[in-house]
Amino acid sequence: MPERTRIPKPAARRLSLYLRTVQDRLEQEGASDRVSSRELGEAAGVADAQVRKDLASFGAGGQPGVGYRIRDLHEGLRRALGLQQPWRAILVGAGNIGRALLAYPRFAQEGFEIVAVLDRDGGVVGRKIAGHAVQSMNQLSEVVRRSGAQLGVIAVPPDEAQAVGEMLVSAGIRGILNFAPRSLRLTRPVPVVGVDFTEALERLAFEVTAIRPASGRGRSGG
Amino acid sequence: MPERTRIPKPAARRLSLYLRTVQDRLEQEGASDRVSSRELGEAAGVADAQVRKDLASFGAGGQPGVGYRIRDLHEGLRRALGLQQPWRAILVGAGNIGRALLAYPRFAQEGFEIVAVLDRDGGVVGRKIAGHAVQSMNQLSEVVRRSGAQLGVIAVPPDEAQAVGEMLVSAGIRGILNFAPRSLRLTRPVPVVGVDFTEALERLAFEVTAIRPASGRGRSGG
DNA sequence: GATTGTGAAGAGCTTCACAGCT
DNA sequence: AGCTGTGAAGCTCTTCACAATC
Repeated sequence: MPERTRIPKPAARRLSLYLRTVQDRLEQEGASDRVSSRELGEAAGVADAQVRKDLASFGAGGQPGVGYRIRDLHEGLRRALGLQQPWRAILVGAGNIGRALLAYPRFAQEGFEIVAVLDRDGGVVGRKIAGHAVQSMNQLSEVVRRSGAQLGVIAVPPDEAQAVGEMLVSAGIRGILNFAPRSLRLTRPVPVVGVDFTEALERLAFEVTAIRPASGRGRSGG
Repeated sequence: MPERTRIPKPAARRLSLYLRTVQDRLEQEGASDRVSSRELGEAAGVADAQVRKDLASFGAGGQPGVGYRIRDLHEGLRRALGLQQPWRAILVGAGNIGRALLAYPRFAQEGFEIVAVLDRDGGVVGRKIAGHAVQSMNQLSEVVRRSGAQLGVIAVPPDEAQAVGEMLVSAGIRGILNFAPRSLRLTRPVPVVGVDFTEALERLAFEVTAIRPASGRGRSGG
C-alpha cells in the first residue's frame, strides 16, 4: 500500500461508510472476498468514481476487472481512519445520553473503550453505571493521567459544555466528542466532533421543507 | 425580507449554529438587540463574510454600521430552516437511544413533538415510557395516519433499520432521522439525516491522528 | 466484459476586498 | 468609524470519460 497522499475531509467521512460495508462483508460467510467501487458506492450513496478516488487517497488499490480485496480494504480503511490503535475515552455526564452511550455496543467493537465516567452531580457520584463507578469532576485530570485516555466525551447540559471542554483540554485530552449543542472555544485547540440531535432535526426539517429538486436518483444519505 | 434565493446545503447547516447564538441572545435580558456578522461568526467558528453570505441566502438583511436585528434574525432563521411550523415525529425503537431522545428537552423547545413510540419487542409494547404507551409495529401506518406525523425517528438495531425505513416511507412519512449506523435505500426517496455515533468517533480518531496542519486559528467546530 | 486509475472539465463553496450605507 | 452586501478570484471537491488492466 503506497501510503497516503492526503485525504480530503469529505472523503474521510465517506471512509466510515465504506468501512461499514466492508465489515459486513467480512462477517458474511459465503460472500466473495472482493468488492467493486460500484458496490461500495451503492451502499454509501456515492458515485463509483468517487469511491475509487477516495480509496486511492489513502493508498488502497484494486485490481482492474475484479475489484478490491476485502481484507486489504478493511485494514487500509482502519489505518486511514486512525483505528489501528485502540482508543481510550472518558465520559463526562452520566445523564440519559451518557447512559445510552455506555450501553452502546458498537464503540467497543470499533476499538473505543470508555475507561471512566464522571459527573458533577453528587447524587450520582459513587453509583455504578454499566460497571463504572461514577467519579467526581475534581478527579478529572487524575483520571485522565492514570487511565491514559486520549479522548473525552461531553454529555452534559449545554451550559456546562464549555467548562467541561476546557477541563478536558487542560487535562491533556487530545480530542473531544461533544454531544452538547454548543460550539466549544478552546484555548489549546484540539479536534472537536459534535453530535447534535437538534441540529440534525433542523437539517431534516430544512430538507423536507426545501423544494425537492426532483433529481430522480434515489440519494438517501445515512 | 426579500425572500429566499437558494440556500446552499453547507450554509443551511451553519444556520443552525447561528440560531443557537441568536436564541441565547434573545433570552439574555440586558443584551443588545443587534448582532454583527463577526459575533455570529466567532460563536460558530466561521468567517464574517461567510455569515453575511449565509444570511443573505435566505433574505435576511442587516444595517450597515450596526448589525442584524436579533428578533428579525430569529424569525428569519427559523423560517429558513423550516421551523415556522411545528413538526410531529414518531419514534421507532424504545431502547437506550430511544429513551434518551424521549427525555431530551430541546426537541420540544425547537418545535418537534414526539407523538408516538413504537417497538418490535413484545416485552416493551404496552409499557409507558416518558408518558408514551409503547405501541406495536403493526400499528405503524395507522399511528402515522391518525397522528399526522411527518417525521420518523429510527432508533433500532442496525439490522432492523432498513426494514423500519421502508415501513416509515410506505406509511407516508416525509423525512427520517436515522440513529442506526446504516445507509437506507428507500424505494420512494425521502430526506434522511443520519446521526451515527460510531461515524462521529471515527471522524474524531481520524482528525486526532491526522498531522495537525498547525494552522494557528483555533477552529473548533461544534 | 468488467473494473480500476486518473487527467481534465465542471460545479460549488469560501475568501477577498472594497464600495456603499449608517 | 463600523458594518453590510457582493462581484470577482481562488480553492476544493465531484463528475466525466477513457486508456490501461485483468
